[in-house]
Amino acid sequence: MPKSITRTYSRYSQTASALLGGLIRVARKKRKFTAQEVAERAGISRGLLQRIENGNLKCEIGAVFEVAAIVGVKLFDADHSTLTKQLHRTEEVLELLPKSVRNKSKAVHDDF
Amino acid sequence: MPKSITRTYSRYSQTASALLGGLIRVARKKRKFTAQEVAERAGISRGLLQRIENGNLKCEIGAVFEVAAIVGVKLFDADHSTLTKQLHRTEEVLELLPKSVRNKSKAVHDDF
DNA sequence: CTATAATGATCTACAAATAAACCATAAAGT
DNA sequence: ACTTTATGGTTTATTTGTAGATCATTATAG
Repeated sequence: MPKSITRTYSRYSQTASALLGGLIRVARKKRKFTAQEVAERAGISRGLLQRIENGNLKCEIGAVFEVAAIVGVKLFDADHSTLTKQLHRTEEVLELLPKSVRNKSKAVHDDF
Repeated sequence: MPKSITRTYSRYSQTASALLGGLIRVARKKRKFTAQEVAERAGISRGLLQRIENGNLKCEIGAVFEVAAIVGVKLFDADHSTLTKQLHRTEEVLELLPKSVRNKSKAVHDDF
């Protein structure tokens, strides 16, 4: 059962989300799309689009990414084929790493 | 009332989310954190962390960003001060753009 | 100035995501 | 080999985000 949490977010997350939302709003206006149009194309409500553009952290990441794609904001500064390549590389690295992390006693701060 | 939607996501969003999740998992293992530890630090359940690392699009963007910050995955390839600068620039641009978009008749495909 | 339309905000009902508990499997360390 | 622990997948209860509607405000175009 989900206990009633007032989730706390770091400033880093807040700023990152505000930036993403801002970039989306700028891109939408540059392309002269109304909020209504983009919301319909993304299959979401106008209210949700507003919250996304305002950097609200309590939104589905899928909705945010869809909107970004629609208005032309690139995630990871990359197009789809580049994303795919990076994904494959990440999966390769994951293969080389241990499947599970044995953490005897305390946490090891291994910043490489 | 939210009608029962089977939301559809573009391949771009799916790949981007899978990549972000993968980067998070790689970073977590490189730092030798167990899923349990990261989940606790982020204030989320282990199950949610699993879905995030699997690239599930139906997660709060706030939770995803928090986890990324904890394991050291940089959003927009930038630290906090850089994010802040970019955010300010974006807000400046927003000031110069029209407050509302008048879209007579049909959509204008203005890809600059 | 006037009219039209976009934006922003609020509210409610409901569908959906989450926390927590479980279990089974796999993998790491001894 | 054995033991222990991390992981992955379930299931259930409950919180919470979302759609949709409405209203007020703002701003654009004529």
